[in-house]
Amino acid sequence: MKLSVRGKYALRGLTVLGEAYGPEVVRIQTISEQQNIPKRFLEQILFDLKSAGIVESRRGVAGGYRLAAPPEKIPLAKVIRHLEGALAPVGCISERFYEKCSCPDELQCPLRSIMKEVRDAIAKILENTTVADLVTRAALLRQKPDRPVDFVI
Amino acid sequence: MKLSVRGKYALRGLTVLGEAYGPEVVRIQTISEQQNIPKRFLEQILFDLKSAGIVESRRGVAGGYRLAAPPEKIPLAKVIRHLEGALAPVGCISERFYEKCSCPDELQCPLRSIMKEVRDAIAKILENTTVADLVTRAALLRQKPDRPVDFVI
DNA sequence: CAAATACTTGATTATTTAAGTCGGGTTTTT
DNA sequence: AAAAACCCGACTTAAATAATCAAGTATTTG
Repeated sequence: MKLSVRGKYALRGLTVLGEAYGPEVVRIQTISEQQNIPKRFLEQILFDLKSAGIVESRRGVAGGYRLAAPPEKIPLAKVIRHLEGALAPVGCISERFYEKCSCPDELQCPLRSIMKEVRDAIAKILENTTVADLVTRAALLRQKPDRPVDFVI
Repeated sequence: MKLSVRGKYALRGLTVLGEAYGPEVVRIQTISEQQNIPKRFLEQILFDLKSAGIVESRRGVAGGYRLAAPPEKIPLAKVIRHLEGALAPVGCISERFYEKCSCPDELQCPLRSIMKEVRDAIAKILENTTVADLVTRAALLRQKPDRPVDFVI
């Protein structure tokens, strides 16, 4: 599961929408500026998320986007699956995005068996983490940022 | 961490070498036939693994490849990192393959924080699984194959 | 009602990555 | 000396990524 730039933009956009969750709508431009995302590209991404039923929109001069459900009802796995496809590192273990492998016998493939464990570990986290968690974590980090990696003496 | 076809070929090849581990060497052609991998492509991959010190080779008419260390000393993480780069789903949390992100402040990015958890879960499995485990698991599966996914009534 | 604003939709493009392929070179054995 | 097998770099083709562009449609407000 490698997250593309597109996927990162989507999740960062959803975090902004999660923070502003309510009846009101947020403009693409606002998100774009706040998160440093090319506006035209974000436009495309949000429209895509709308087709997945993750966000909804209002057109016209007071238009914008908002979450289609409360933030705690939107697991990251749902977003990522829609945008990137399988969570699994190899297609031959994905249930939703299965792809045949070239190996002699899938049912006896030891690699497949290991990768299934990896898939399950990834899914466990991403199914249980929601946009609400992104919002919470953002608030925490605002008070107590992650320390940089290179603090080595 | 999406595993490319190249990466899958590598791990499947290493499984064969793991099963044959000993002083003797295995020909590319043998692996290629046994695992249904394009020979020319496998050649390239094994040569690459050699440069990483994971396998060693013997040239000439009785030539071939063998593991450069006992199978239980070769963690899958090492192989995958060499071939595919970061295990992490996003570059901004990788220690070995760090890449800057476009977000306003990495130290306050909630997405980064979640993805670090995913990375750790993946790494935990792949650091602790070795070529020897692939061999063991292959033997097990030979007696008791994974049942197919579509056994639904 | 008109103009401005903001989402809608499809098309286009440039760059990069993936998956192989090709050709010839070098080493070792028989 | 000839055959087998690894060595090594360059090349090719197809697909995916990361955008950008150009109009079009809906909605609000002066």
